Parts: sequence; C-alpha cells; structure tokens
Amino acid sequence: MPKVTQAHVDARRTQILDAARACFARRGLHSTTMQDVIQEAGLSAGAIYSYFSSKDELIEAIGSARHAREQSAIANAGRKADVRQALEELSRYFFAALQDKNEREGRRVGIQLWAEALTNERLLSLVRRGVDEPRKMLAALLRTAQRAGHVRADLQPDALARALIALFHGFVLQQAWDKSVQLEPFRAVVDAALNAILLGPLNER
Amino acid sequence: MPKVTQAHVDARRTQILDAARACFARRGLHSTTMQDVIQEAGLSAGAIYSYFSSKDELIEAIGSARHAREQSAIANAGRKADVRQALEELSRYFFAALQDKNEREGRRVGIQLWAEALTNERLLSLVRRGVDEPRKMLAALLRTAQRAGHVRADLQPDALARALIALFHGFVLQQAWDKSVQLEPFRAVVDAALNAILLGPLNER
Amino acid sequence: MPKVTQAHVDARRTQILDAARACFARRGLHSTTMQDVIQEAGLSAGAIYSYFSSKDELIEAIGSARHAREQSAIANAGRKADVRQALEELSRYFFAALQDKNEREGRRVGIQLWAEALTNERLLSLVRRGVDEPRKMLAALLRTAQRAGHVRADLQPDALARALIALFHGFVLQQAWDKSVQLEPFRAVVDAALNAILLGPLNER
Amino acid sequence: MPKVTQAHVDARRTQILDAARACFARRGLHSTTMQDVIQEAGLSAGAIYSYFSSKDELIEAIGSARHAREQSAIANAGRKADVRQALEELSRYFFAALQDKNEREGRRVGIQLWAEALTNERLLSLVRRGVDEPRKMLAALLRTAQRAGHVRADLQPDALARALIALFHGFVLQQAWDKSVQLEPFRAVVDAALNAILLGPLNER
DNA sequence: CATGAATGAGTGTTCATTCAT
DNA sequence: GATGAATGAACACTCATTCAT
Repeated sequence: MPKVTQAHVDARRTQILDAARACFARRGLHSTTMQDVIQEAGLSAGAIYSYFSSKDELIEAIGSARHAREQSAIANAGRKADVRQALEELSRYFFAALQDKNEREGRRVGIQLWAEALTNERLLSLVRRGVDEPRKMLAALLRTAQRAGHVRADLQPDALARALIALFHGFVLQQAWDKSVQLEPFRAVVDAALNAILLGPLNER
Repeated sequence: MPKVTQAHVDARRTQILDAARACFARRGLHSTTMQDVIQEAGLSAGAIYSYFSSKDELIEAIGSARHAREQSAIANAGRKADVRQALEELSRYFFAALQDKNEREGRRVGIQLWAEALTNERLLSLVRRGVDEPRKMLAALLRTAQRAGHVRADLQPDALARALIALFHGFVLQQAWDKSVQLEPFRAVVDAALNAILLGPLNER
Repeated sequence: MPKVTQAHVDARRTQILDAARACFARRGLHSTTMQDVIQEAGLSAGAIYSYFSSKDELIEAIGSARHAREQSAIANAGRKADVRQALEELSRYFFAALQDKNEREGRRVGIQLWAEALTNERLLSLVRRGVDEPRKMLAALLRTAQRAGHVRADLQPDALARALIALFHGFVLQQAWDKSVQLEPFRAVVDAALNAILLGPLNER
Repeated sequence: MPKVTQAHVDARRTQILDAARACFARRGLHSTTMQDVIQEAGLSAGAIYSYFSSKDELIEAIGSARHAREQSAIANAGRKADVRQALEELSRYFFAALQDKNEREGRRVGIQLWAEALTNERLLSLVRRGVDEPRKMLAALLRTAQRAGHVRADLQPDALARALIALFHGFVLQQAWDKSVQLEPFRAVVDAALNAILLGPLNER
C-alpha cells in the first residue's frame, strides 16, 4: 500500500504544470528557467525532476494536457446529430474559452507551442493531431450535411473545416497580441460565415 | 567619402539576415546559435556584430524586413478603387506568397516571431502593426463598400477585416505544420467567403 | 534486550554490502548512485542509511571486508612452517581466488579501491595494510629460509615479497581488463619464479 | 593563413592536459571538477571546451598521451636485436620512469585510468592496447630467444611477457601507495628474475 | 577593418542525504 | 523502525558577446 496516493502524485504534477504554464506564459518557453518554475511551484529542483524528467518533458506535458482538454470538448460538441447544433455548440465552446481570463495563460503558451512545433517532432505531432482530429470531425459533419443538401455543394468539407480552424487559430493570435480586441463583433462574423455555408431551410430564418 | 558604400553595407546586412533566417527556419529562434549564423553567413563573429549589435537585433531586423515587405504588397493591392478588385488582388498576393517555396523559410520564422512577440515588446509592436495596418486598410475598404451597399450591413467592417487576417494567419500555421496541405480547396473557401460578404450586382455573377 | 539481534543486523549489513559491491563492479564506484544500491538491495534509502552513514562508509566497509578476508587466508597459509609449503599454499589460494567467478565482482571493486586509495586517506591505510601485512609475513618467511640457506642470499626478502605481491596485483589487473586471459601459463611462470628463488634440496625435486 | 598556428593549438592542448593531469593526480578523476581544471589551467570554461568537448574526452586524451609515450619508449627498446640488451633497455626505461618525480603525477593518474577502464569502453581499449602491444613485443623477443636456446623451454613466452608487465604494474601501485618504497632492491629482484629466464652463456656471469 | 579565441555568467540536471509520516 | 518524497548544493557544459591581434 503506497503511502503516497495516485491522487497526491496527480496533485503534484498539476501543481508543477500550473507553475510551469504560468512561467511560460509570463516569460516565454525559452526565457523561463527551471529555477523560475521551481520557485513558482514552491518546490525544489529535485522534486520537479522526480515528476518530469526534463524541461522538454514539462513543455510536452503542457501541450498534451492542452490537447486532451480541447479534444474532449470538441468531441462532446461533435456528438450532436444536427449540423447546425453541432457547429453552434463548437462555436459556443470556442468563444467561451476565448472569453475565459483563466485560459489566457494557456492560450499564450499554446501559441508558443505552435512555434515550437516547427522544430520539435513530438510537439509537431501533438499540434497536428490538434488540427487533424477536429478537422476530420468537422469535415465528417459537413460532408453528411452536404449530402443532405444542407451545405453548399461546391465547397470541400475538408477545406471548410480547415478554414474554420484557421479562423479560430488566427483569432487566438490576435487576441493574444492585443487584449483590447473585441470578441463579439468577431463572433458575429463567424456566425455569419457558418450561416453562409449552410443552405436550405436552415439558412432561411 | 565612406570607403564602404551604402550598397556594400546593405549587401552585407542582407547576406547576414538571409543566413539568420535560414538558421532560424531550420532550428528555431532559440536553438540557433550565433555560431550557426556565423557559419551560414560565411563571415566572422566580429563581422556580424559590426552590422547587428545582438542576436535580438538580428531577430528584430528579420521581423522588420518581413513586415516591410508585406506592408508594401498589401498597400499596393489596397490602391484599387474597386473593393472586389482590391480583395481579389490581396487574395492573389497571399495565395501566391503561400505557394512560394522560397517564402517557406520566411513563414516558418514568421510564426516564431508571432510567439516571440508575446514576450518581446519590440516584436509585439511590430507584429501588431502587421495586423493593424492591413486591418485598417481592409476595414476602410469594406466600410466604403458597405456604404455603397455592396457589403452586408450587419457585419462590422473591422471584424470582417480581422476575420480575413485570422483566416490567413491560421492557414499559414496549418501549412507550416503539414507541407501536404492543399492550397486550392482552401482558396475556394476563401473566395466563397469573400463573395458571401459582397452583395448586389457584384455578387451576381 | 535488543529487539533486533546482532545476527539480523549483520545479515542486513551483508545484504547491503553485497548489493553495493554488485553495483560498484557493474558501473563503477562513482557512477553508481545510492539509488542503484537501494534498488539492488531491495531496501529503502532510510534503511540503508541506518546501517551505513554515507556512501563513503559503504565503500570503506567493502574495502574492509575485502581486506579482512584476504588477511585471514594469507595468515592461514603463512602458518606452515615449511617455506615451500607456505609459498605453495599462498600460490594455491591466490590462483583459486583468481579462478573463482564469484570473486570477479570483488576483484573489479578492489581495483577501484586501489585507485580511490590515492585520494582517500582511510582507503589508503586499508590498502597499505593489505600490502604491508602479507609483505611482512612473506618477508619473515623468506628471511628465515634465507638464513637456512634455502633462498638466494643476494636478494632482499622484503623486495622479494614486494615482487610476489606486485606479480599478483598486476595479474589481477590484466585479468580484469581481459576475461580471456589464461591463468595456467601464468601460474607456470609464477611457480618457476618461486622455484628460482628457492635453492638447495628444496629445489631439486 | 591561420592567425593561430597549429603550434599554438598544441601548446594550449598541452597546457590544458597538464592542468587536468595535475588536478586528477591531486584530487582524483571524479572529485576533480571542471572548475578545478579551469583554474589550474588559468583559462576559462569556454576556452577549455573549445579544445576538449567534455571531461571524458579530457580523461581519454590524457590516457592516449600516456599510451603514446609508453608505446614509443617500449618500441625503441624492443629494437635491440639482442634479447638481453632489449630486456635491459626496457628495465632501464621503466625504472628510470619510476624514479622520475615528474612522472609521479602521470602514474597516479594512470592508476585511476586502470580503474576507470573497467567501466569505460574507450579507456578499456586504450589500457588493453597498453598491455597487448608491449606483451606481443616482449613475447616475440622471448620466443626468438627461446628458439635459440637462450630461454627456458618450459615457459610460454606470452605468459612470461604478461608476468613481466604484471610485475611493473604491481610495483607502480605499491610505489603510488607508499612513497617510501625503495626502488633498488626491487630492481635487483627483477634483474634476478630476468636472469633466471635466460639460459646459456648469457646467464653465466 | 576583420578575425575568431577567449570569456564567464548562466543553464538544465543530478544525487547524497534527510526527516515527516 | 521503516519509508521514499523532498531537498538544494554542486556539477558539466553552453553560447552571446568582446577585444587583442
């Protein structure tokens, strides 16, 4: 019977990841020293290294956690049978996340992971999955709708899915660069875009 | 009379910036050492430091050059009086740039500058101007068209401009993460989106 | 009345020393971490530190045990009144030890202790006694034989003893560096050398 | 035309190796920190690492230099056609080296390399060659002499060679552990042993 | 001017040891 | 007693930058 429960291990890992995320958001992936993380976490170097074997692993773990969270949220939204409902749900989720001040740190780190992925194989595969999984889900959704005549026939579902993802990624960037950027007007544009995609009775109202 | 002409100075600067860009694209802003740049440029440490006073300045200069190039291209396109023509010109420019294999390095470095901007004031202001100037230009264009009834009245020109920029930024990311991503289908979606924005006789054909 | 018997304490100490010896032989005195020893022993850090107060003490204890074992074996052999018998007994003991696969670990660690002794006073005194005690014993033996005319008069008993010890140490090294080294031919040479030392009727047969 | 000559590079390497050797002899291979070597050499960390890429490489280079020196000395001695002359030459060389106070450091480090070789493949191959090359040379010498009837027929030349090497290695150890050990009496024993090996008229005087 | 050897503060990481549970 | 998570000083090594030649 272990004296230290799995719950304790999880708590420590979370504590460390939270500290690392805060530091990375504040000073950047590379300017953050392990010393920074150590202080922020209120632990010792040894303690941190007994949970994560390197700074890179810490970075990867943050990317992983981020990926997992997004994935489950997206998968949830995608379960809606109705295209419009699913898209609305996804839109709701993303805009809610974008509004969330607590998520700000996470988004700032996320952007750094996007850049880091360009020169880090493991992060690249993580980031790719973060694009590919939602893209496939969205594309499947749109393809079904397209067959039923609810989506313009001249557009590729896959490209549409990519465009929606690009829209969100691009907005995450703009918001990170400028806190004063307004979410609502942008949301109206996205909703209009979604409506423009959808045809038929759905589109009438 | 300077022994070293301005032309020579410019050539050296360009040589160094090209070398740095190649290194940054290959190994990342932070993993690239000055030694890497020195070797790639085929110069000495001293030579490089006589043109740029620090690695940061090198990075900033690359960002600046990138900004300047984009700005002039965009300004050019924006000169068209006709909204549709202007948008088509911009779309043409961006997709041409995206297709350009020689620009691949530049885009990879660009993404890293986006991330770096989050923790580097000078880069942040550069990146912001890279968003704000095109945004203002686009927004002005769309506002004019909107007054003339050629753009849906329910959408804010500024938000529309942001969305178009987000779309491009997002696609730059996807393309950088996955070389196999197809440009054409995406372009069709963007064109459809642009058309959806534009109303009236312009939209008929 | 102690709850923990001396027998139990001894067993634990032996268990720890065996584990440490195995690790030291495998990875070297310095590359072996206490964690390695802890795992090999199947105990906890705390348990080990309650028997040995430091890694250095562990090393010293291994040296001590090694010294004690050799000393008693040599002392036994030296009890033979007859020089030839004593030398044969010693030769037998050393070559038997050298043949013993189980002793291989011990010899590997022993060599490391020889090196360590150069910078560790306590080990140095241990190693010195490991040379001096056999040397004095051998020298006394040879001196007696010399007085009886059984050993060449022109050689110093003490230097002869040193040479015999050097011969064995040197061979321990060669064997440790190369497992394929043959013992028998070397033994023949040592026996010839011993015979060359001994004169008179002893040497006749 | 390089501003820095090969001679300068060699001088720096020697300077660093000398400093490292001094430190290693004084405090041991493992207790010596790179900081120690840096101070002893009177250089900076960076300077040292531009000549040797790691502490291990420094250690190996010292081993290599030691090996090279011994090898050439031994090869020289072995050139004598006459067995007795060659053996005397070798004996002279080794005892001269053993007497040399300046070589004391080198011998102390050499012993540590012997131990290190047990857990370091590269050092092992170096140390092995340090045994095998002299052994083969000696064995060839003895084999020739044996065929001419000048060496006892019942002893294997190779084992004899090993024994001579063992004798020297063993004495290096004893001398390192105890500075007061006398060289002369030991030398008399070795000479006697060499004579015992050699037969015929050579052996008469 | 140009060079590139030299600098040295700073980095990520390790590991012998401790001590709260 | 026994445990093993936690400590933190110490380590090998890097790299942006300088400056004597």
